[in-house]
Amino acid sequence: MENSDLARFFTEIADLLEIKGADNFRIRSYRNAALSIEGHPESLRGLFESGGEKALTGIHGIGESIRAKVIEAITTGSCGYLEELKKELPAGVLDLLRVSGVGPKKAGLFFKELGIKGIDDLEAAAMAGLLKTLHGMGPVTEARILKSIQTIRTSTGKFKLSVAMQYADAFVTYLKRVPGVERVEPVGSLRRWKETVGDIDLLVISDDHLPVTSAFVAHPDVREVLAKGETRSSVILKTGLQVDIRVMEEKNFGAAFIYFTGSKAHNVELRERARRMGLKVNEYGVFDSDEKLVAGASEEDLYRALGLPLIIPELREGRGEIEAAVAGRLPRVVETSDIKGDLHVHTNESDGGDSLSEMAEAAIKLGYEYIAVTDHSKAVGVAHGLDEKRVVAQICAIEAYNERLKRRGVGFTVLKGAEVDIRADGTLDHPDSVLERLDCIVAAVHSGFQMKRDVMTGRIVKALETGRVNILAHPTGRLINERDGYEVDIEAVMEAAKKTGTALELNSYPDRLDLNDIHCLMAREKGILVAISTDAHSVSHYGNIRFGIHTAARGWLERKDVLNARPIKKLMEILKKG
DNA sequence: GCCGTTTTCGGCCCGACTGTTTTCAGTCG
Repeated sequence: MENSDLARFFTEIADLLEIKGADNFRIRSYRNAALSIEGHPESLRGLFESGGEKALTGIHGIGESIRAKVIEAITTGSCGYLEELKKELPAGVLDLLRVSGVGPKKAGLFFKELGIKGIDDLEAAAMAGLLKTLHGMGPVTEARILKSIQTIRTSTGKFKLSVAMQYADAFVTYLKRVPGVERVEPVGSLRRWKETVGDIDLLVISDDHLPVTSAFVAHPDVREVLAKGETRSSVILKTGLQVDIRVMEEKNFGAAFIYFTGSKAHNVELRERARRMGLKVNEYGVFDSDEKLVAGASEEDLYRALGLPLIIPELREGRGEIEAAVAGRLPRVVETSDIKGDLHVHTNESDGGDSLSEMAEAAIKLGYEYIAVTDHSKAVGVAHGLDEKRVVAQICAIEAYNERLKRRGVGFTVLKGAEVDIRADGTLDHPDSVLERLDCIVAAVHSGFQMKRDVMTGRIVKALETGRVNILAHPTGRLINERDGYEVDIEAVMEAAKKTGTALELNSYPDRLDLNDIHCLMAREKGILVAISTDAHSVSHYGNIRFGIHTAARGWLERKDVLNARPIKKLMEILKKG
């Protein structure tokens, strides 16, 4: 029962209440609670187990009633109130909300009038022409629902950030060529660097919306036009990805930029704050009680009008950033220029594509001070992992290479490292005699993903307790949109990392981003160093560091929290573990 | 159901688009 599970509980309660037609403010409370819990940096289960009910007070959006339900869910694994609601409305009714154009009101109507209990029922009813007989429904809506069901059946769901960015870039270029367009900016979760995005949002600045809208819906990749209005249009591409544009004028740019960047939770908090100050915020600007425009041209203006400093997009998730801004406690998050090197790099000795010198030269060009060459160990056979003999040979090659750099007068160091496999029993895949000769030991799980949670946790903790490991790589093993991470008690792993002076990796590979943003928040709270690494398998992968850096920013990490933001001397001290 | 620079009670974020309506409810972001 982790935070994400609890959040899902309350979202389900809110959805069910909405279908039932309950009080809107009560529904909102459950949604707020879900948002608050999902973004909470500490595990509520962990808090409760160590500090009891008292440890759960003071969390925004969680009052007496919801706190009781949280505790019930933590201790029993279920929630009586949710079960009661589910008795009234079958679980499949919730699925109806996934159909675009179907909200709680229609879902409730369909269930009540036609006994529709799921998407299959809905499809059958639409095909039979039953939906259009209901009040407020017509043939257009019925056809649209059928189409949405098709979309759901064929869609792949959320897109990885790196993939969505490519589509977004193409649209930005396309729209910039439309006459009258002054600028085009990706907004939404893309601008916040969320690891997956459901759709692409673009803000277009132009005084004339007509040519923009016409060009947009006429794009050759468009499969379907969902909406086409004066300021907002929406399409679905042949790939299944949805793209929304908002056309605004320059004078509203700042307000629109903030509004469409979101997140929704952040916007709601901004508007609530404005209300308390006697102001109103919408996508056009900040207005006083006489409806007079107070600010709106730039993001800085708008935040300033609300008595706040600029909050960067990565922090706009409704995770306490506004409170922090008021208190002057906003983090100065880690930036590209802070990164001094890369501590997880492969060469063609294992499964990389480029040689030691090629990887090093490319890193020098990036302005780095160091890289750690961390090829796989022998257990990872598919990756042509190195045995002891080959590691020793590589150590010699690196020493010789460093000598050559020194003679050339280049201030750059290749660290002798390894990505050592953590075997099923928690032992490391290189003998101590080899490990002793390495500067940077990165350890990782590469097999046995199906282990039970406590076994996996014990396996990793045992590896860390050898005292040999400098960095635990891709700590959860997840691959975005492909496989969940292995079952592991990440808090216990973090405690072990803290105790043994081990850093945790934020693997920047766009398929991994592991640690994720929430885990970064947890690491920050616990005072554990994070290594933002690329796991580069060729020189072209170094660029992926940006995904890691922005994910770290989403996790509020500052320069001081990042191991490879340390210059070489300081880094070596830490790697030697005191 | 939550919360407090307007409040322990009485409020609770804002606007665009669509389809089915004769003035607006529902959905979406």
